[in-house]
Amino acid sequence: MFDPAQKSLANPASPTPSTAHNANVIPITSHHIKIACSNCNLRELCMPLGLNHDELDKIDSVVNMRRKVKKGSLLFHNGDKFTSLYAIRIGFFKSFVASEDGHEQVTGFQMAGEVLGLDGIASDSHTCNAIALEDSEVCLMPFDRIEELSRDIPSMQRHVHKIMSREIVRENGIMLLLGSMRAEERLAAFLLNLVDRLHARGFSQSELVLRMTREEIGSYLGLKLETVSRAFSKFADDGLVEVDKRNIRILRSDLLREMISRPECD
Amino acid sequence: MFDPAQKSLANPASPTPSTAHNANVIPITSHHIKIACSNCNLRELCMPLGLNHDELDKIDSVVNMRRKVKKGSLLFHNGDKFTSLYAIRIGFFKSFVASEDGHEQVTGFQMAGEVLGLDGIASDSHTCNAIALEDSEVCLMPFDRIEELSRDIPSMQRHVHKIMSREIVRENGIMLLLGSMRAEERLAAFLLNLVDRLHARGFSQSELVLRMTREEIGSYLGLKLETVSRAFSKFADDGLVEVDKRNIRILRSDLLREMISRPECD
DNA sequence: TCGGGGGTTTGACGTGTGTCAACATAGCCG
DNA sequence: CGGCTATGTTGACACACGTCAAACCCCCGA
Repeated sequence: MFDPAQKSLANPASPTPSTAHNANVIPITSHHIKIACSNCNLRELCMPLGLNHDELDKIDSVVNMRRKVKKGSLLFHNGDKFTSLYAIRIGFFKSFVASEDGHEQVTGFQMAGEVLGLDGIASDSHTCNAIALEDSEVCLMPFDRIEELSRDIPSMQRHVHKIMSREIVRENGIMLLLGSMRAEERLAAFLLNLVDRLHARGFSQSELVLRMTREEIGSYLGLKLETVSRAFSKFADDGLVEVDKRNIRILRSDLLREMISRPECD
Repeated sequence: MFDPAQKSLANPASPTPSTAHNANVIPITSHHIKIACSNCNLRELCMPLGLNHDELDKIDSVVNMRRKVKKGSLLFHNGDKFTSLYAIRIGFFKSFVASEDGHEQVTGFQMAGEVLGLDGIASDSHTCNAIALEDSEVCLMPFDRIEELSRDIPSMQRHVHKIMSREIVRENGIMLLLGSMRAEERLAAFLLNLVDRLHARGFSQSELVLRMTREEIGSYLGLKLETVSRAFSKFADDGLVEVDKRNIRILRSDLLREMISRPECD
């Protein structure tokens, strides 16, 4: 179930608000400041390296649209026709699936430089939902253009394959977490993963601001929000982290790392 | 009592060694009976449809090797260099990841017509393990050849993308299962999924032979083997299935289906 | 300024599943 | 044949986590 208030952000007029497909879409035209992959500072996270000038121009031509997504509104949801992948330029998303009974399972949190929408390729329509956790902006990459380009530029092709494979590997890791770790181990793994990814984007190695609620963390980790909250408190008591609402400072990443590699000493 | 619908899909088993990497690799040469994708009865599961004669010939040229994998031996494991995808021709596999402390998490069970090895693309080496649960045979598809062909044949390209996306969607479903379902719901989902896939391959809609142990099922479902065993017994008591060791007959698939769509009636 | 609601924390208690152990069965091999 | 090992079943009990409830904080809008 969605919070109706969140839905209305996406499309205030509609009673059954689906994603605001055409609102906030910004065509990239020449009279804008040139914003393109070739001079985007996320390029090395998002696009293949080692391209020549000609190839860079081609890639710029793929990313022909931007879209702003306000905090709380959907980028796409289950059932939407699949046409594009989305590269996050600014902001933070969660993606989730919903079971028939209404339960929501968060399947991932995505930040700048990461790609959303891979689930849609399989059946030409999306099977999960993506919602912005803060005001965000994504680059639209029409998938047929990506495929065209992949046929022309082998390194681009390989890159697309790697992005998809990386997602498969990531999910393997989550399965391991959900299948075998205990609550505190899960949270430790979660925090370390998050701070690593933020660090790769130039943020602190030890401080982070959570963009999601305890409930969303719990959904991702297969725990209830109270359990997440208790685990945070435990970490704080043990001096592993400082917790001030959503501001987290990691004090002993070594000990956190230890708890996920050796769940049960024997 | 049971008339096992599923005869072993392979030769009778014999006790097994470990990885036999170069043994049992069969080059496909002209003096063999012609065995190729174009006349493989798994083609519609495994390869794109609607190809013309020319394209079919090209695809046949990709699959240039076969490999027999004896029950209990590894097809690849964590750290192996990635060179090929593997299409299962005959047999049954489990794939799993291992955490640093030695815990094994089964990430999937694969049967004829399914593809193994997608995890290796991300980093050019495998991050999980695949082991045959019965005597099996796979087609080797060198990945650089697949990429070449994808550049030539758009429908092939799309097909490869769909296979990878399908795996992502599958894993999303497992995350939902691991994150929110209870033991019996998980087992119900597991059995229905298995029997569906077998049915798509021409087997019974209601009978199946499990190729894996209770422990392996448990690992996949995030449960202990005792819990799996109890859930089977419960299903049998309730008349939902007949259980005779690894022979399973589903009596009330309607009720099984109900329990996964409405975990908690309210 | 007050009031309300979403998010968070904490406590008390219940329960689903894990743990440990005993036993059964089947297959294999000396 | 007997003994071994791998696998599966079942019971008793423990405990990690879920559930329910109360209270707090902070933001925001009337």
